[in-house]
Amino acid sequence: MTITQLKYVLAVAEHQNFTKAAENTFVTQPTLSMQIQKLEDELDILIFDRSKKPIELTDIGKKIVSQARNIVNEADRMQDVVDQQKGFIGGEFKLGIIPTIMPTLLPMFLRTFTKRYPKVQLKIEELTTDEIISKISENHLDAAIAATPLYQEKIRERALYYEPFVGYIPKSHRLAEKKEIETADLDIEDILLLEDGHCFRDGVVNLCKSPKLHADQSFQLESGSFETLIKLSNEGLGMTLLPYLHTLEISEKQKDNLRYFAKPHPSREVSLIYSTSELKLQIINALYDTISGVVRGAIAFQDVEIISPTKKNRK
Amino acid sequence: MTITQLKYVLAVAEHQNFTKAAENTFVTQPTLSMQIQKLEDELDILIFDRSKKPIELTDIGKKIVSQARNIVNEADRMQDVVDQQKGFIGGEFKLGIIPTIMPTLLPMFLRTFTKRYPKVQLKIEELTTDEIISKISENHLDAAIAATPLYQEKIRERALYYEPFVGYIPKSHRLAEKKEIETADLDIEDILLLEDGHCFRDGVVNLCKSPKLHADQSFQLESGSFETLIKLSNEGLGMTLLPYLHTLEISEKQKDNLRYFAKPHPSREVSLIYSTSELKLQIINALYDTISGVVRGAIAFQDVEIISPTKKNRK
DNA sequence: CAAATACTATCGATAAAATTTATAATTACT
DNA sequence: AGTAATTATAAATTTTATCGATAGTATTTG
Repeated sequence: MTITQLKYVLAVAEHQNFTKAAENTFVTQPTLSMQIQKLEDELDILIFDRSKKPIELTDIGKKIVSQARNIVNEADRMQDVVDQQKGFIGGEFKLGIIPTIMPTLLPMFLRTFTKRYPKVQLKIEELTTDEIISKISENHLDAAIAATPLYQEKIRERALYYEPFVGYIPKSHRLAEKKEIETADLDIEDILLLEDGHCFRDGVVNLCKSPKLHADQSFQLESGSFETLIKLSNEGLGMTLLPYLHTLEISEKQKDNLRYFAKPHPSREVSLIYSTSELKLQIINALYDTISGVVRGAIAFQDVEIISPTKKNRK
Repeated sequence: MTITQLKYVLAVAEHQNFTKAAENTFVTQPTLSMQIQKLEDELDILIFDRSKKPIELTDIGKKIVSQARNIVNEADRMQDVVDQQKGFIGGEFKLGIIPTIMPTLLPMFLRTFTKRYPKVQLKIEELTTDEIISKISENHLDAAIAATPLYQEKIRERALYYEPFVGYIPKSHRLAEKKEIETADLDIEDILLLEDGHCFRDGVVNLCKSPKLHADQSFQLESGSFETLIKLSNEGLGMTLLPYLHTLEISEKQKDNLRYFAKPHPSREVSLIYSTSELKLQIINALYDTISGVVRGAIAFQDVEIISPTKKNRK
């Protein structure tokens, strides 16, 4: 059994086709046929059911493929071990970002980062916090950006910035006349929230230390995007809360509706998180430096109070 | 990079000597030299510092070896995947056993097991419960026998038997006249215990629901073996508690000093434990069947009350 | 201090293997 | 039936792994 054979198996399993797999692995099709046959002989099992079209994995073949993926993944990480030692900044890097951070933060640092570290191939994925936690643990993700703290033993967090919550309060709202708002002003009943599961929503719910918290059925209007919330709010359906960076992008007219909190500003902590195994630490450092540098210009709040995401139902 | 090269690296790292490593891997020494050089060239690093005698790993070499071990371990497990599918019962099997179970249980099932499953190469190690938990998680152990429950999410437990605690009470002791003893009779102050860290000790401490529990300094006489405890007890230093299976092996004269508990018999649960990944399930089943079959004849108590090991300081 | 010892690297030869090109066999599709 | 698509086989070629012999280099020993 060789690592090469295992890679061939993975390629054929992926493409369900020897010819296409051969093209992707840059060898000829007979090479795949023979090497996979050799592996099948050695293990004395059939990995593929060649009678089916397209080709299929046998039952044992599925397990073989799963284990092959483990082996090949571990083998691929050898290069990362070496890169880390050499301080080489390059290679593929998989970054996860939660939905409420992705659209505002990504445009702020992506161009700068790719220019500064051209040898790093960033693969960015929008994921929920739970997906991020499990993917980091299983080494399917090199790092992620999420609201913290997460209280995960095997995940390190490095705070990038503290992003205040800002009230978006339409003219018709009872708080519209106030210049500054306070947490005590908030009534969970008339705040529009993201749909259940977003950690931003969890943060807001934590913010309103209302005893009505458990009356979940009262949240009738929930949306997946802040744009929708703003529109609903304009329709007089209530106020909403936005993350500070998002307020930089709304129209001038809408900015009139923004109301900041009195100090200390309630905020969410946004961090770069990664596995304690700390492979690719160089790239993590590079990302951290780039993002915190870019954000430092955009966010200049002091005196923040951190609202933690809850442990359950976060996105 | 090939799996073979990684195995060579591991061999040289282990023996700190190319020549001996070559003998162990059944190739000639030049083969090792060349293949390891090839790997070093490919990764463009030095794994070994050949100027030191005996040969040493470089800093990066240590990390390479660690990663190589990961890869080779995963590769070795491929055969297990196949064996499991085929229902083949054989191959190497690493079993851990805690010290208070090892000497009595091992002789009871080892002969039967090796006769029934001659193709299984059992490698048995005496380990503390904590060592067992970490080694099972890291796949350095295929299964283990320990006192349960352990409350470990990633470890499965299958109860083998319930082993009652039996009092060993010398003539001079205040309880010597009783035919049956009860937990209420116990005074932690005059019970001889194993040294701190044994989970059997923890079980006994749990048994005596005494408020004096925290006065740890009162346990002055502690030993690592039940034989010593019995001797100390005979010297009039107090009573002690033994696991039932151990009482089958003491002399007739000493058996006079045994006092059983009234029902329900306080007992420890002894289980076969293994990772949830469940590779080598065939062998685990075989072990379970053999041990529970052998023990069924030896232990025939009903009406047991299970005393759990504590989570801290267990062995 | 020189000889012996222990160990690793290098060289050339050889055996083993992986890969390629060419082609046959099989299956699916029209 | 004929064509297209796909996998298997065969023979040739290139590449790689291993070995035996030996050179080089410390380390130890008499």
